[in-house]
Amino acid sequence: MYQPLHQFKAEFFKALGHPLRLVILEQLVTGEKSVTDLQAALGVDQSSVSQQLAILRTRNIVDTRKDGTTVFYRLRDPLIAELLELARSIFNNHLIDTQAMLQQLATTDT
Amino acid sequence: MYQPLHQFKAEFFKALGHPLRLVILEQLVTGEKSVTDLQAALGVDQSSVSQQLAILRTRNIVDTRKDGTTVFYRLRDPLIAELLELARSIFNNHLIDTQAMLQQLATTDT
DNA sequence: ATCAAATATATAAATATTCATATATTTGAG
DNA sequence: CTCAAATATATGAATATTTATATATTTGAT
Repeated sequence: MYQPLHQFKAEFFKALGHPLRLVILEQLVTGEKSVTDLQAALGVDQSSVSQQLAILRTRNIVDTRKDGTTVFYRLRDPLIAELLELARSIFNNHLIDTQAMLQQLATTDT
Repeated sequence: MYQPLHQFKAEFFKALGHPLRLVILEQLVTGEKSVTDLQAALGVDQSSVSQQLAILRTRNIVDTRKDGTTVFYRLRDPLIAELLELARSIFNNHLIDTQAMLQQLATTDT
């Protein structure tokens, strides 16, 4: 239906298009983390974290390393951190301009 | 349910997560285009283009300029072009590693 | 005022995603 | 071999997105 490459790129962005997955990736920007680490840091249950990690794995956005019974996740490519940082710049520049959004930003960290 | 900022960022990436919307954005990287321009360049019907443009507008990813009866669309922020370019680098680096994908790339342009 | 061109919106069926809950799997310790 | 810890997967109902088709709206020309 569409060119496979565009389909593929779309899948990549779709994988980033989820709040919990974004938070997970932000955690991974600072280095590899186990599922338990993420679960604790984000305050969500194990199953939800694993579910979203599975999606990031499928899309080749994260990589895993297994040590005993714990699995460590990391960004597959440091450029993904850059991408997230660039996205942050875009938000800061232009995209957030409704009053409601500004208000949210005033009380929330980036 | 989630922090509004993360929700907002997710919406941004979700908006990029669609093949036709990506192709539209790639067109806009080279400068502003009317709906008719896009329609012709992409070979899709008017309604589909407008529908997808509406989504990009809603998410503040594109901006419009009206001249008579034609509407010109452009990227809202040049950083969006950078983001797409960075995404391309990521694909070229790592993300495309299945045999099927390499095969597709060999016969398709980026 | 009417018409045609350009663009936008409405609708709804098909499809995909989300999210909570339950259950499996894998691994090392004892 | 059994158990518990850590992680993954299955399931399905609720919700959201996609996509095709039809219809509106807006604008400038005549």
